[in-house]
Amino acid sequence: MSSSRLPTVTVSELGTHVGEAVSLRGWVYNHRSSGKIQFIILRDGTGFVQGVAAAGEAPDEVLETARTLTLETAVRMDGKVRRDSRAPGGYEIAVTGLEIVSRSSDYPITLKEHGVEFLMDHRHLWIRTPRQQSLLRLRAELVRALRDFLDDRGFVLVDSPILTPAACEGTTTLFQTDYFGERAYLSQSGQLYQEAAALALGRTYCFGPTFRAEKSKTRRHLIEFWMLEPEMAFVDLEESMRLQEEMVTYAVRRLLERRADDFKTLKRDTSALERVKPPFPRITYDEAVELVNRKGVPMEWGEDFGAPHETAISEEFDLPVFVHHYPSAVKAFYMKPDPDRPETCLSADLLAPEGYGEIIGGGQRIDDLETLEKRIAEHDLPAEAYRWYVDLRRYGSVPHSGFGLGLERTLAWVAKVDHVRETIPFPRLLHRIYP
RNA sequence: UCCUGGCUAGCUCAACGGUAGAGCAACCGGCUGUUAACCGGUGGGUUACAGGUUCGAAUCCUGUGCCAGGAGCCA
Repeated sequence: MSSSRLPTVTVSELGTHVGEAVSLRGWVYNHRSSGKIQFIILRDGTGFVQGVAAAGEAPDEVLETARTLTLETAVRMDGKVRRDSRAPGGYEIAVTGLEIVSRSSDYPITLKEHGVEFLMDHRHLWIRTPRQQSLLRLRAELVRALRDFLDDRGFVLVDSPILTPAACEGTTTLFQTDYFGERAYLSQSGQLYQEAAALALGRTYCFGPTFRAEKSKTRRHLIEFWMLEPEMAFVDLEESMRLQEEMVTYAVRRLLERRADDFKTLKRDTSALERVKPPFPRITYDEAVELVNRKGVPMEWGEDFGAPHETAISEEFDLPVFVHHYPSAVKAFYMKPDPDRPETCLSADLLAPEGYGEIIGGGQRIDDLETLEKRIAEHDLPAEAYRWYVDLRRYGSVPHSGFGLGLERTLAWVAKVDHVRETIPFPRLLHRIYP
């Protein structure tokens, strides 16, 4: 890639090169011809820019080469940068040189509309479109913001294993694999290991993929999804909730500040996001049950919320809302019972606005040895596999809390996309593992 | 696993018991400011698959497969 002697720049840098001759590298997003004038929309990953090749202006060999362009042909395009209000993006290139790096023919994804199945079968190409690029950039920035928030507050990244010897929570279905003749499972949560980490380092977190072999098939479900799981020693439920609302607020701010263009591409009205700031509304499970019954989505005390209940609750607020003090029976075995009301536990879920469902689940953990052993027995969990976990209550146990944030659901809410499959590069869905 | 809807050209769809079509894409031609450009032309089909009803089935019936979004479960 050294045929041009002009400085190579990216589309995102064009604003600082107005009037200069530059060289761009990228792919043809679209090509239009009006006979003696041709327009080449080039994309390079940082943005889109229009190249113009007009008869009498551009060299004849450029006009010849441009005539043969097809969608997604890779090119090097040289030319002078100029401002032009007619051009998408505000700048255009008066093309003086055009070199084919590699031709593309019969590119499947045209500029017309496509169906879900077709796009999912071509996910490896779908991610080249502006909307999908924006979502991937937002995802990357969201991860960076969440990690910066925790790193800045003394949290240590401690990676939990992905291959595990036993169910973490013992409830959901796990993917089983062979570990040199032993049974092993793909992790459904890194939390238990974070509890060990937090008792070593104080405040820790893990961030990685988790796997649920459930036959869930809705716009909120992925088989493989990414979860951020902080865990904190000497921290109770209340303090954990405060950290959660600060973290979510920080992340939303960062996206608004740094990725405004992507929200524009997605046509996301950001006014709802501007309002996000602590404190988030909090209601108890008891209040939530009363609320949904009043709203005509009936349920009994003691049941867990279904998706319609979560939507009914979140509709009442224009911020994410905490629902806390769930009945112990609907939560994981390690949730600490409320000393004042032992049939409920010190747990809290954060429900996103606009019907996106639960984006955080968390709580204070059982720190008492006898209670934990009793719970493990009640849940018919294999005691041997949890021996190390129980050990944590044997050697210097302290009150501790943590939570798990689902990255894709959080992004689906922030970006306001209607299905989590667009918030992860290559989604693993029920009966879909290609590409 | 269950419920509901769908499957017709490369893509998005129409035709709803009587000769399978359109737009886009591809190919050929035209156009000096296009914005998913536009205009003219050409090629393109085992109507998901297997049976059945009928003089005649893309269309009606049965079964199978696949896709979608919802339930349950969850982040």
